[in-house]
Amino acid sequence: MPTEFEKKVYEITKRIPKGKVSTYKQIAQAMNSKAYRAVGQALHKNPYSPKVPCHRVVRSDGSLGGFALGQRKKAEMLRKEGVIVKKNRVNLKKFLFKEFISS
DNA sequence: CCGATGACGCGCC
DNA sequence: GGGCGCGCCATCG
Repeated sequence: MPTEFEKKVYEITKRIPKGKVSTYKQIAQAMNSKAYRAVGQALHKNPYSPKVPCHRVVRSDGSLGGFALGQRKKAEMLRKEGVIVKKNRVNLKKFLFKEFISS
């Protein structure tokens, strides 16, 4: 059973549009918290497949970060959505989505 | 209750 | 870009 904290994480993650990505820090910030570390934990434990697009969440430096099915798979999914992934890295300048903060 | 853990972030070399 | 160390916070054992 998801904790309140996790529910928030999924809530936010679900808002990330296709073809865009966000960072763990952005999500924490969006829920008015600094637990970016815990955000990662939440996504790791609950890979609610299509419901939560956890593959659209990358690290602040643009690296893919982790993924239950492997970074390789994560990169594939992102490319399929139009995100350019180079050497396990994403160009945040072009694909970072941070508009959900103003909800 | 408390120490260990991790899909993190940031500064520094 | 790669590697190291410290700080961070919710969960887990």
